[in-house]
Amino acid sequence: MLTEKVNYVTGEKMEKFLALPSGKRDAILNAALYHFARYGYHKASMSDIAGSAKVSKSLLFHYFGSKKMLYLYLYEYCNKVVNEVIAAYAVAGERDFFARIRLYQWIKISIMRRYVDLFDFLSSANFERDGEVVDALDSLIEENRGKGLSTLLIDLDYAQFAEDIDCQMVLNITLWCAEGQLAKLKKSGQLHLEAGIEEFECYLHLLRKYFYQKS
Amino acid sequence: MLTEKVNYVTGEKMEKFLALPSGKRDAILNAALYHFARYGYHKASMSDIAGSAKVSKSLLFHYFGSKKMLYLYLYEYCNKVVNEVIAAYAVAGERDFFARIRLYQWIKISIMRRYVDLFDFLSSANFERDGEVVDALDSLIEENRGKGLSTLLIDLDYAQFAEDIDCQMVLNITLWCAEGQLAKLKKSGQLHLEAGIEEFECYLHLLRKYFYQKS
DNA sequence: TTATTCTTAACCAATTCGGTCTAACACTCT
DNA sequence: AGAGTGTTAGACCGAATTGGTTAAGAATAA
Repeated sequence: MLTEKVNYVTGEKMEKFLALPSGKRDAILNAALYHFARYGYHKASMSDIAGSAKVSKSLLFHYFGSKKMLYLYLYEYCNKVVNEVIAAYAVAGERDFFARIRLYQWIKISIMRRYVDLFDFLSSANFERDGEVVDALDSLIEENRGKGLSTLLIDLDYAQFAEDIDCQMVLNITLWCAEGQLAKLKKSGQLHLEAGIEEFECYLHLLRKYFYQKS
Repeated sequence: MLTEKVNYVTGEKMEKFLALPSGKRDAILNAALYHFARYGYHKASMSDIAGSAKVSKSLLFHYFGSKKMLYLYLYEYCNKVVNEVIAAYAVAGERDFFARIRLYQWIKISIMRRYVDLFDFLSSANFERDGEVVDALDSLIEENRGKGLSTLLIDLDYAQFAEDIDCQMVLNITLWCAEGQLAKLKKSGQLHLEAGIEEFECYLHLLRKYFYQKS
C-alpha cells in the first residue's frame, strides 16, 4: 500500500477517548504533550505520562493502543486544534503588520490556556528522529506543510515602516519579543488571555511607535 | 558535618581528567552538558553521554566516580568558566546600556563556541529537583548567587533613552533579541564569534537608533 | 438483578540503568 | 626485552524501568 492513509484523530478507539469528560481528557493530553515535548519520544515514558495525568498506565493503552499511536494521535490532534482556531479567527484580509502579529500571539495564548505545551510539542515533533515514529511522523508533517501558525506570517504589510528600515530584522525582533513574552507568561503561570495579550500590546505599541515612520 | 564543603573541580580524580588532551576532555564535557541540559539529571544516562563523547562508559566512572559527581562537577566547572571570562573581559566602569548588552552577548557567544550547551545546562540546573542531587546542588547554587552573567545586567545606564520610554520594557526587548539571535546562531551551527557578534550589533544598532532620544 | 463499560493492580519479558571488574592496551624506566 | 604504571574498553552485575497484557474490580445503566 503505497498511499495508505491513517487518520488517527477519527479512529475507533479515539471516539471513546473524545467522549471522556473533558477534564480527564485534557489531563491526559496535557500530560502526554508535556512529556513528549520535554523529553522527546524515546525518553518520554508511558508510566510517567499516566502518573502526571493521574490515571493508570493501562488506560493509556486502552485508548491509544501503543506509545507510537498516542504520539501520532497527539500530533494530528494539535494540528487540528491550531487549524480550527486559525480558521475561526484569522481574518484573511488583514495585512497590517502589527495587527497580524497581535493575532498571532492572541491565538497562541488562547490555545496555550488550554494546552500549555502544545506548541512546544509541535516544534519538538518537527525534529523527532526516533526510528519508531519517524516514517509515519514525516508523512504527517508533510500533510501539514504550509498550514498552521506560519500562514499568519506570510504577506505581511511593511509599507508603513520607515523607508530605511530592514523589514526582516523588524520581523525577527517582533517575533523574538512574542516568543520571550510568551515564555515569561508561561513561566509565571499567567496565561490569562486578556492580561497576557494586553501586556503584549504594550510591547507592540512601543515597537510601532518607534519603527513606523513619523509623519 | 554541617558545613562540609567539597570542591569538585579540584578533587583528586579531577586533576587527571583536566590533564587529558583538550579535545577528548571537551568531547566528554560537551556530551555531558548536552544530555543533562536536554533531558535533566534523571533521564540523562551515562551510557548515552559516553556514546556521544565516543568513549566507554567505564571511563566516565573512572574520572568522576558517579553520575552525581559528574553532574556536580559540571555545574562547578561551568560557573568557573563563566566567571573567569567575565573577570577577564568585563570592564567594571562601562555602564552604557548597549555596550553592556553587547558585551553580554559577546561573552555568551565566545563561551558557546567551545561549550555549546553550557548556558542551557546552567539554566536547567537551576530548576533541577531530582532527589539525588538537589541538596548538594542547592548549596552550589547558593555559592554562586550574585555571580555569573547576571552581574552584567545590574546598574545599567538608561539615561540616554527617550524620557517617556519604559526602561524595563526596553531591557526585556533587548534581552529577548539577544536570546533569539543566539538561538538562531546555535540552530544554524554558526557560532563564529566575529560574524555572530556583528549580526547582533546590527540589531543593537537598530534598537539604539530608534530608542535613544533624538537630539 | 444482570449486562456493559470504564478503570486499575498485578504481572510479563525485554531492555536499560548506574556501577564494577578484569584484562588489554600504551607508556616510561631499567 | 621486560617490568612496572597509568589509561581505556568490553563483558558483566543486580536492580530498576520499559512498553505492553491480562484479568478482575468499580461504576453505570438496564
